[in-house]
Amino acid sequence: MAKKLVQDGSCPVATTISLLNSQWKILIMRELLLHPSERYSELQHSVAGISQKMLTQSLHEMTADGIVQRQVFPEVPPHVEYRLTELGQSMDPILKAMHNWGNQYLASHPEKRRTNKQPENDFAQKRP
Amino acid sequence: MAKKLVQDGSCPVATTISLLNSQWKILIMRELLLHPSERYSELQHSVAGISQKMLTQSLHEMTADGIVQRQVFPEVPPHVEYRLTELGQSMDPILKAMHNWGNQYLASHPEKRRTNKQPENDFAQKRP
DNA sequence: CCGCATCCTTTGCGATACTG
DNA sequence: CAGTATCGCAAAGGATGCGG
Repeated sequence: MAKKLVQDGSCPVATTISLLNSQWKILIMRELLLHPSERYSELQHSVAGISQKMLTQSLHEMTADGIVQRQVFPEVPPHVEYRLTELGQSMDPILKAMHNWGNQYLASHPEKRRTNKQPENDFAQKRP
Repeated sequence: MAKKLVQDGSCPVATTISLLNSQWKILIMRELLLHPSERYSELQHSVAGISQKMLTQSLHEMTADGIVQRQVFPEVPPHVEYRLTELGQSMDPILKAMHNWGNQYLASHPEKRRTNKQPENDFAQKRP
């Protein structure tokens, strides 16, 4: 489970933060909203910069929180897929809001952009 | 300024996270959306559980990021007020999305609620 | 009233090595 | 492939005391 906050549990915003309490979880969500189902190793590559420790830990907590679902295929070699539960998918508006805001921000503050490539890997558009 | 993320700066979601990278900043924003202007000491009481170190630090970073504006009244005793800039206010949809999701979550998972008081201090409704 | 500086404990998290 | 286990540093953050 995600760590509890100091904050009052009856505040809806604090409740939401307590489940999305790290950058990695949000980025994993973003990835799983783009690709409905992804394997462990795929996530490790698509969520740039994440270590397997943080990936494993985040997936554990998100699973315990009912945001993510783990599916094991009884094969050799092992095959595990992760997908968002309905609860997880219901967070889409939050991610969309973040995406929209970030886009506007980058548009009006081009100097904050760390790369000058085209905005590939865009959240709102599916990739090939 | 907020600490930079490992993640690619061209991702809008990662950009947003890099500015809202702690629970405290989000809760401060929530407070300043409820009350357009608040003093340091008011924030310290309204954002339950925050230490002055974290409050000061968060306000500094948010000011440097252009999310929050600091206004000093040249009086004795000192009087300082903080308010959201336009940029900060434009994050309202993100907070709203978090609020809505948290509300639905608490409605369907009443056992997650840590208090059984009425949901006072609600984000969407102004207080007296 | 509004902070800043310092100390000190706790936590986060990467690196690395090892298993089913 | 998909993890687990352990170590060790670095950052986060609380407590306390001082200063404009």
